[in-house]
Amino acid sequence: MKDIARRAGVSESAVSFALNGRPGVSEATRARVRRVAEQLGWRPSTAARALSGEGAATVGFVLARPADTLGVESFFLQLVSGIQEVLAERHLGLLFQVAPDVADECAVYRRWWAEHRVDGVLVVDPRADDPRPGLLDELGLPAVVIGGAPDVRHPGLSTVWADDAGAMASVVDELTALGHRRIVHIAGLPGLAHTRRRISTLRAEAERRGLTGVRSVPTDYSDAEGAAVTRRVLGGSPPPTALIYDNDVMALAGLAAAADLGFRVPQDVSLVSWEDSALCRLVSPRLSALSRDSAGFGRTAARELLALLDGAPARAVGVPVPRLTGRGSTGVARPE
Amino acid sequence: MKDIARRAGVSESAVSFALNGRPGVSEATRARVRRVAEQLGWRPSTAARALSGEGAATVGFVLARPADTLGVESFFLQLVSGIQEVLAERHLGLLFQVAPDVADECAVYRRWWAEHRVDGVLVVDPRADDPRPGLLDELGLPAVVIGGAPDVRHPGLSTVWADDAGAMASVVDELTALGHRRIVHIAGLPGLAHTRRRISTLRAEAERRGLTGVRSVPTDYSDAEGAAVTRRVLGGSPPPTALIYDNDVMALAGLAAAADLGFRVPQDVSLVSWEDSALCRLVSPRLSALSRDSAGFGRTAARELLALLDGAPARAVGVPVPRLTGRGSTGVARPE
DNA sequence: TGCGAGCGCTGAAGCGCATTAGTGATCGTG
DNA sequence: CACGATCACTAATGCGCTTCAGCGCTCGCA
Repeated sequence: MKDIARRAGVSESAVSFALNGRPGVSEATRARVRRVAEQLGWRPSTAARALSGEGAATVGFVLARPADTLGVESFFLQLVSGIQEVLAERHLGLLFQVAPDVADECAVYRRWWAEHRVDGVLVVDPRADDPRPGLLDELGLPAVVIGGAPDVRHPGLSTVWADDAGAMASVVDELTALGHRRIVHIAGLPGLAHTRRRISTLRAEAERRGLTGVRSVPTDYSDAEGAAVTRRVLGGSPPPTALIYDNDVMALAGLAAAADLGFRVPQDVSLVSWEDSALCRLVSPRLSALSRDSAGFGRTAARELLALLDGAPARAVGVPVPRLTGRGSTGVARPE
Repeated sequence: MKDIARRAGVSESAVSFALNGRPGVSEATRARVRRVAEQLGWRPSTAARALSGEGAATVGFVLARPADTLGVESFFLQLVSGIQEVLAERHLGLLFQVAPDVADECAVYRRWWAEHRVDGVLVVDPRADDPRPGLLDELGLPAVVIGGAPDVRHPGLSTVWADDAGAMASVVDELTALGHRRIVHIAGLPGLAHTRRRISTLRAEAERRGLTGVRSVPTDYSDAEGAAVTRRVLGGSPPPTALIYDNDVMALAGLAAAADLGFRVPQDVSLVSWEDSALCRLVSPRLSALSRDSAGFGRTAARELLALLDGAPARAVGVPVPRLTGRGSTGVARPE
């Protein structure tokens, strides 16, 4: 900036005014300064900016998953890609961190806050009794919870959420319309909020319809558990005629397990994956799956965070209900 | 820090010395200052640190891929997870960015450099005629190229590389031992350096053995192209008896395509995936695949970057040659 | 006993930017 | 024509930290 000031023949402060669009300099000077700055390839030092109270121009994102289950889901990279798309418009950086569990994640937030490293954070995988909203509220760190239900206890946090309940209800609708009455939901981690929402909605829908052979079995999202649970429930008597998997990897594992047991898909059993991806289209039969716009989800979340940083009040916004893309793995229930 | 100084009854400079392990204060004072700092939960402001010449305590990572092919590979999240493991030891942050292409990636590096946002970067997917090493050399930004061959033209950059040539040779060894003589390599993006290494090694191995029905077909890594190329080459006459896919997604797509055409695996055609993942174990038959330690790759790269930041000279280090895990998709070639 | 060396510490400057108070010139108005 | 108001700009201060140049003190040694 000193260089720019010298070359443009003005003071440093004038340069600051000019480049930040603040009043206090003539349009002619502003243009001249801008030109010189461009010539010199000047970019403000984020460190200096941050130090003089402008914030770190950075947003934080922590993924708390055990390392070995990290790669299996395409969801997160898509989400991050959507987030970036929005952040890039303002030249905000994304500080990314993987942590082994939520306790460590909280430690990361504390550290980032103490170090003034981020202006806000995006929180994923909200769970029951989640310590994170309380912590972030306490620290006063602007945050958007991705995938949580609106949380009345922490009005400082925004929420971007998908209507899992509505989606589950529509899946049950479709399956019962096909004649299915015994449905098993191979769920994800029981601690996650959306897992709970799906489980309780399924139970409610079953009660409403008087279905008794309907239940949820929580897992750790891994292919191993997906296959194991599939084998167990299909070995029961009578076996379910439809299975709903909380992610694509388990659905694939379940498909293989069903085939091993001699179940034909979809003649003997229908399969639904609660996550669409290339995988679902790569196996035979192709898997019917709930499609959602993960990148769009990320964009929405990022926009909410920007709004929060601009001083807008926190709020909860919904994203479109995921829709079931029917493929080859769902069909009419076999008559008893 | 002012608070700490006051409470400990010393000057700010003494606090700085004490907390940074620098000489100039007695051990007693140092301990006292440390205690007070801990009580207050003090953490240095990265902005201030960066401003006074200590660097940004941040490392950059850009992923230049079109958004839609982002999620398909588990490799990157695993890699990042390994990187973080090492960076976390020093409390270094990871600034993550996805970019549509290499030109944009270069722009990101320039911006980061101008803004003093990062101390160094990790570069993935090196390609032929890559502008990035030159740029980073010119900017003087410490960098580690992940997956590149050692680059003599840019001695300022470190390289962490896997021996694709050796791996390809060993795969060809195994396949020819099974009697395969017509092998098609469904390769990845032709611009990537490791794709070229694999292609040229395959050609050399074929020549060495006098095999004429061996070739590589570059693709964009997508399931669509993987399936299309599989259909095309299996429709040829005589068709190949073994296919090598440069990633797991294409291998899966190829498996489905082969089944569609009535080819049995492995009786009619053997399949090898150059990327192991849960997917390879989820299909039937299970895919034989080259396993590598992606997280370990990331750890090695991160350690090289730390060394570079500590002033060590750049160097090239190799990671273990990926090994072929034989599963159900490879078998003896069908006698003609 | 006197002097230099070294120790433990303090004060001040500076990193690059934003901001506030202040300055001189120009303008409009009575 | 004189006055306050406005405009275009400058000088100075501070953000939180590191660092460098002292500064007084004690200690060892001649």
